[in-house]
Amino acid sequence: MTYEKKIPLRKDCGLHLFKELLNGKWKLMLIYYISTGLKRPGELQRKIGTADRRVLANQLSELVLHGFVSKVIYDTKVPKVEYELTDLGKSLLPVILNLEAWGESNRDVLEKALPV
Amino acid sequence: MTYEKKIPLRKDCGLHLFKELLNGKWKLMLIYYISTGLKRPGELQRKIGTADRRVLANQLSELVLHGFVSKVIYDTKVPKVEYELTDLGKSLLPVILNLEAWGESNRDVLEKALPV
DNA sequence: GCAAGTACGCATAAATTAATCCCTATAAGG
DNA sequence: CCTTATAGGGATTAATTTATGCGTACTTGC
Repeated sequence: MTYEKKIPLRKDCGLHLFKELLNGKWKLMLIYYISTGLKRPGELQRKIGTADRRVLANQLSELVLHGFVSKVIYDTKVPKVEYELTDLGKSLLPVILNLEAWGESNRDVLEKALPV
Repeated sequence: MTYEKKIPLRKDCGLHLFKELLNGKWKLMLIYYISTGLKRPGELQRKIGTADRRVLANQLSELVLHGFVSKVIYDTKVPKVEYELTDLGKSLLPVILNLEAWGESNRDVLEKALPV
């Protein structure tokens, strides 16, 4: 997580801005699930299932760092944390839905293209 | 390029279908430029500039393999190759434009989020 | 003949991202 | 007391992706 990149970032176009910040394996999915009301780390982890707890935690912390999500830590006896989307995060929802729709409506062809 | 993945692919949702196939650093950009009429490898390479010839060639060959782009090899004395979008490739253009538009319209915020 | 342009490719190194090992701490339920 | 649940973290390894070193072959223009 404290990794300093050696190859300069590409900011030349919107595509690269998107990619530099949202390339993480679960980031878009996390933003989507948070938008549906799953806010707590445990909930998100159970929902995603195949992803390791720490991987999700890393992706979430980057989303916070980059301003897509904010983290609320409650001061309760039993630890409680909730994530919520910032305006920037919300601005991504149409894009995410568009990507998702493209993938689903081409699922047949895409699955054949995937190895094995 | 002949790399066998060890972690099973995720086909569970449209987002992952998209990601598994189009995660490459220059893939979306290549599809976009091809749609604008840049068809030959040399043209594309000069346009992108910062990307190495071989990296672009790899990404293009994957795009061909996965059915987004087709490759036409002309039988001329001086080698000539052209790429063109398949229907599947064309179906991506609205998505690409949407991503690009999101990135550009949030450029100010996004650039501040990027390290250094 | 020689430089520059077309296009391509194998093998390896480097960079980046994701996954895992082995931990802490508190509280509620039984 | 013990199990399960909450949430977390540093250090390391593995997996994946990108970049590079060093070649091929042919043609056109000077």
